[in-house]
Amino acid sequence: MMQNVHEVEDLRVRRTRKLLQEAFIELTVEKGFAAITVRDITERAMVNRSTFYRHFLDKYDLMEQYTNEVTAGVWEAELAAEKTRQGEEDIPAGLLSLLRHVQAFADFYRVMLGQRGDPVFTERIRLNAASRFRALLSNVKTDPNGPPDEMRISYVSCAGIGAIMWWLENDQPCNIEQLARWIGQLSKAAVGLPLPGKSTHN
Amino acid sequence: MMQNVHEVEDLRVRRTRKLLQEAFIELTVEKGFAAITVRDITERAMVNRSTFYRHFLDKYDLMEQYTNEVTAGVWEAELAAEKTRQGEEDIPAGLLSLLRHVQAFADFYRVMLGQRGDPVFTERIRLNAASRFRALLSNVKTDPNGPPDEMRISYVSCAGIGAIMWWLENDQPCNIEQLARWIGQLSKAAVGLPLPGKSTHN
Amino acid sequence: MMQNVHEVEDLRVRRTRKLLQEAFIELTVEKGFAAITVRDITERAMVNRSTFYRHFLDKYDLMEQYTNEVTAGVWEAELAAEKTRQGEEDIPAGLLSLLRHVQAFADFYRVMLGQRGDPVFTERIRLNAASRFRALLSNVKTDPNGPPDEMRISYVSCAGIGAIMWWLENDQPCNIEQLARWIGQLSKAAVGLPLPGKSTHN
Amino acid sequence: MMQNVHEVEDLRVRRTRKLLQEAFIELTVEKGFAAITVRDITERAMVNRSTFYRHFLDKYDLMEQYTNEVTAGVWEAELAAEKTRQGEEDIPAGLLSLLRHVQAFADFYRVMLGQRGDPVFTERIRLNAASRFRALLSNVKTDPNGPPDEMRISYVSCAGIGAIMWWLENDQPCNIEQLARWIGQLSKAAVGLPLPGKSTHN
DNA sequence: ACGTAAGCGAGACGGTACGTCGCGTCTTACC
DNA sequence: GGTAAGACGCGACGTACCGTCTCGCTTACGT
Repeated sequence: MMQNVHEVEDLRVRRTRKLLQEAFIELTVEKGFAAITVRDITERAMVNRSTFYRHFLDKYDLMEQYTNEVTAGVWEAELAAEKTRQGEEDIPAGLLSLLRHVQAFADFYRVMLGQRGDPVFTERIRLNAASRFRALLSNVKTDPNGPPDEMRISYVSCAGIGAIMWWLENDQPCNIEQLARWIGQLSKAAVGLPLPGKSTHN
Repeated sequence: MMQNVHEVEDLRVRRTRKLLQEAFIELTVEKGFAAITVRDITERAMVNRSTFYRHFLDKYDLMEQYTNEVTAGVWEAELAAEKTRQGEEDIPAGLLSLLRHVQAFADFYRVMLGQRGDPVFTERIRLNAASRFRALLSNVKTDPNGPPDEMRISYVSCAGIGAIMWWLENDQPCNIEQLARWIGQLSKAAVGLPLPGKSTHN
Repeated sequence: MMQNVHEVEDLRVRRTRKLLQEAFIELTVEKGFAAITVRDITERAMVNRSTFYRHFLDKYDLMEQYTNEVTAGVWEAELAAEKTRQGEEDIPAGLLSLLRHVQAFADFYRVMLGQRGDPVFTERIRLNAASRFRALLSNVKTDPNGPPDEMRISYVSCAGIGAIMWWLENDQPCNIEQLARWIGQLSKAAVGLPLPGKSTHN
Repeated sequence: MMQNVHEVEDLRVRRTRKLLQEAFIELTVEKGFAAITVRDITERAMVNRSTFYRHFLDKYDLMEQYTNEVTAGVWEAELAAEKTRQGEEDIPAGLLSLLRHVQAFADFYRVMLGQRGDPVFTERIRLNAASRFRALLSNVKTDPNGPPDEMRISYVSCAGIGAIMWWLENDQPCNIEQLARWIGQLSKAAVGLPLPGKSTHN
């Protein structure tokens, strides 16, 4: 027979991990990351506490594994998008994929990026954004008398998170395309690119 | 008889608070904010643990009181600076005061704004910066088709923190005047001001 | 002037001690001896806590000093009574003085001899009673085959306290003369005395 | 398969409770009940302090549970004794069982009934004794002009404790049969029974 | 279809930190 | 000199989480 791919995990394992992750998300949104305990999570998931430790080292590990899983999804989506969605002008390609992902987990990101979140998580997102900008900058010659490239990268990647936070905390007051366009617009000067084509030549 | 000003706090109290705060700073730099315990602080400060609770509710309270004290100092310095230091072109006035302060507590800020810091602290700094930018923006008419002012504010204030983080984590690779000038430069487009060197000669 | 007898204590001292003792009594009756704290006492007495320690080592010391003072009063009363009140038949002389004293501080004794009291206090009373019985027994030749005198003493002195406890916990259901007569009656056999005059010659 | 009786508690639990109780007994004898702390007990028992609280609320609860367990043993022994040991004249049946038990835990009782013990414990023992005497008295018509039955009960039960205290504090100067006989002898008058040796030949 | 190895529930346990409470000592002003 | 005010060191308290562990049960998987 041998129909399963052999690496598919035990059904019970998958079920337990899913319950724990869902409980984790719910509780994070409700109480903030710092405030939740392993016991909270397992009670919400209706799973024995000792079972938690069979799957995760602690809540930080759960958080990390969870974000790894979901960000893995982003990369795939992004690759797919890069081929099809070439035509959009003015909208940074990768940024849109990221925003789509943030939108899908808006509550979670809103909490995790804010005061009740975790700086490790925020840093993780920021570094992700930074590496995108770094790739961008490698193709551009910036003013040697201006700020160093790495400073520009740090500046812009933090700024992007600030914009996303604004968007999340104000109940998504515009669609993600608009948000992406605005972020791109504000960032172009910083990364040393000419502002979008139009009239304004400043 | 003209007793002592009497509003000067008990000498012992001042001594104890100082010892605790210093121990707190040291330990935060060494281990990160999340990792330190009240016991750590009191042992380092050579103060009894119960004495800690006579002055602070918990380590968060200590952190807050401490930052309140030091930021109070910033405002004073700023007011003083505003009168004397009028002439500097290209350098945002308040920003320089802030940076001077950050430089004075560089280790502490480096940790507290980073992964081993506390999101509440970071947010606090960010809101401080945001209010400065908001004041700035109130005098400027931004493009109504561009991003809303509040988004610009969130963007720019986060960006500033990003720049400061870059500066702190790379061992202060330039002096604060330079840093302030660069931050100003990168931010002008975002807040809707004309970039330097063109029409406006300020 | 020097009008005071020189051994009369400072008025403030007497006042403070009185306030503390009264607060102590009240609180003992209300909450039980074990449950009260020095702070309780000083708050009730409206005296500073550090002042307490200038007069007493701790609440046990206060209790002891207090009981010393009041029992000193009993001995005097007893001596006075022994001369005048010779005529009462059937009623042990000293017992009546003791009961009068207990009656005067009934609430305090009720608590201190009971579950919320202190075994040291109870023992103190018991030893007092025991010494009375020992004096009585020294005049009597008890059955050498019966229990040793010291056992009789321990037996009877505890018994007396039991009787007093019954009387205190049942709201003094008889006057103290009656109580004294009954205690004497129940105890005579134990201490080896013939039962009161009447018919029974056992 | 006939699993284990399943109502037998976890082996570890039984072991921990036993260790704690033994440490408690030892320390009570050494330092007195009031002076011992939970930490003392757990250190002596070589058990973590938090484990203590999984089994007992505090040292009072431990004391109570312990006495419950041992007194439960007394009742069984008593029931067994009542059938076999009918023939003893002059020796109150239940009293002997009680004394046997006291003898088995002599050190503990010596401390707990004395000044370093606890009034709650003493009261507990006293009430136990009182209920025995009450049962006895219900079969006897006492002199209506004498003390009320409840006073007799309180008197005699306290007295019994006094006798036991004498016996414990004087290193058990006689065997328990003798002690029981003497207590019975001293108490008969009080509970209104004819003294031995006269008419009734029990 | 079933036997078996795994996952799981239940929960005891040792640890560590928490924040509170009470103690007894002390210093400094006030009166 | 007695008192008020209150900081301080000390140490016990009871609670909350943590991460580890053992022991049976049950359940999904592989043959």
